[in-house]
Amino acid sequence: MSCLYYFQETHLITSKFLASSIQVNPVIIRKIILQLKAADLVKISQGKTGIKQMKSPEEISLYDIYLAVECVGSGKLFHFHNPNPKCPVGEKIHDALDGKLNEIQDSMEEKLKQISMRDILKGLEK
Amino acid sequence: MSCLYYFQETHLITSKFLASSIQVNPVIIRKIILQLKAADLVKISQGKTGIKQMKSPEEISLYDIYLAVECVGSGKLFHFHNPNPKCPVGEKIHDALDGKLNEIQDSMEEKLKQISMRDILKGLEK
DNA sequence: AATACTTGTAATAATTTTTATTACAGGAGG
DNA sequence: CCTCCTGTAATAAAAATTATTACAAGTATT
Repeated sequence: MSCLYYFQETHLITSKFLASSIQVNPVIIRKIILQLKAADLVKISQGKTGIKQMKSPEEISLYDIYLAVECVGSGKLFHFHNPNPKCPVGEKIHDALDGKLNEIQDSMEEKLKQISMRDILKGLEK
Repeated sequence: MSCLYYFQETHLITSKFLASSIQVNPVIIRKIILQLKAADLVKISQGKTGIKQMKSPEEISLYDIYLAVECVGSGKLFHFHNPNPKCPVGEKIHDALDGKLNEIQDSMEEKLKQISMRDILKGLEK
């Protein structure tokens, strides 16, 4: 996302271009770009057209990106084995923990909401 | 950890016992127990002696356990590829992001500190 | 319209991480 | 003394992640 803003005036931004900045395979980039597109964070079409951001840096928070790319699989920051339901602890541990774990995740996500792309871009400029 | 408190009066708690509750291999349990021991959260010795907790539930927070077991590898909640240092964005993206990511991690860890084993055990009792 | 380039996507392979399994020496309790 | 359990290593199996190859289809450029 930083590249999309940083290079928007100067380069044609393709998956290959991003791949070389991030040092990862272009196909991986394309898959992520598709997720960002589904969240209306980027605009993209086939052909020699380039990947472009959709919103101003002030309008995008890290939370938006985090949600878009599902960086925590299944939406849960914490996950653990299915314990033995025949064990009195195993049977109830989810009831006892899940609420707390959600609170913890929430507090992290709140912080994500407070940081915008603009904040990140500032760090790139100086 | 919940099992250690829950079964402390009624069972000899071994790695095998915990393994059957959690449904995971006993050797995995032993490795984690070693980490908890290094953090002085549990007491353990060889032989038919059982694994015991070291502190009262009020004295242990989820943060203590989280730190002990290094549930986030390398201590960082977020981690990403090493970007291309020849790219102006790749070169500076860590400077621009790491501070923010640490803030996010901190806010999560603060919440972990606020939840004690006692809070979890309450959820198991009812 | 032809060309050149890129995306979207699948299929497959390679790599890395995680978890499981086996084995056994050594300590502790009965 | 015997039995059971831990600590630990070594190895295997499984799962998750990332890389690679390939190609049809779409788009800008000439």
